Amino acid sequence: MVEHDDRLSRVFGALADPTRRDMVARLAAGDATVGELAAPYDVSLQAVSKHLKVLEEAGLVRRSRDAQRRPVHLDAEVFDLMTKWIERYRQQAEERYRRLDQVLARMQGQDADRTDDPEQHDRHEGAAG
Amino acid sequence: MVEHDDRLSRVFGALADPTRRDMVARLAAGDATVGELAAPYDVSLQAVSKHLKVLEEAGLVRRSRDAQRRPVHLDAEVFDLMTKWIERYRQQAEERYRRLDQVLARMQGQDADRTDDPEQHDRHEGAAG
DNA sequence: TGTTTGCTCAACCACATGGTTGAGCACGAC
DNA sequence: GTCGTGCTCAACCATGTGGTTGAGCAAACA
Repeated sequence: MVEHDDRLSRVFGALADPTRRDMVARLAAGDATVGELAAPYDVSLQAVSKHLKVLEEAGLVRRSRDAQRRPVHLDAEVFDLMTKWIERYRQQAEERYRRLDQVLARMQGQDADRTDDPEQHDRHEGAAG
Repeated sequence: MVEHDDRLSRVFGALADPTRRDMVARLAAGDATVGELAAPYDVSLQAVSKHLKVLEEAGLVRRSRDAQRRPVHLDAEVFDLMTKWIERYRQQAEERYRRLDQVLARMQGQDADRTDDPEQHDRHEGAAG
């Protein structure tokens, strides 16, 4: 994972771990302390604390104070960052599928036996149908 | 990143690298060969080939054949998987904000000096406008 | 046939990551 | 003040990851 220079890398990297995604899921239902978050797992409190640090540095959670406790709070705004990134390229790719589909349809109508590489789009035909 | 047992971990992990996100961006504009994808970067072809393997195992791209070339094709469907995961917890968290906001509003109306932990939601007050 | 092109596989290296344990800090309780 | 609780920091270890180079394969080209 190199050095995680940018925000998006940190966010994706943080969410690449099932335990951390699990914690995000739990935090979506309500704030929790480190101990509460650690309870379901068979790992040390220190390990959980490390996971939370990763999530915090990615901007996914914030940690406050309540006496000796450190309540963890989900900060759902970063999700927007990911969604925007994903949507951008998905739409771009889907638009490209549509154009390719039209071109292919024209080619088949005009000269069917010239399509020497039909595998390039057959998955799309299945999905489009 | 432990062992990447599930699909979602592989997808997030694949996208946690800026170079790989860059490749996805480029592939959204159209298929490309390994050499074409490697061109903008100051790394070996083998390194790029490894990146593509990661993307392929995450289900983000597919590699076909064209003589000695290996055209890479973006498979945008996995994006749905991520979007669904993100949306689920974002909505859950935002719903929670709304409820908390109502509770806080009631508390302040009834007994303002009993709010012993206002920091828990002050960021939300700013976002809610 | 031998050569070049485009790419993958294997081995290796440096460093990041996730886990551990031990120490220690900041509180609240006594 | 002393103790217990909740948590973090530091050191360490095993494994994973991204990079390298060298070898080698498949197809086009000569």
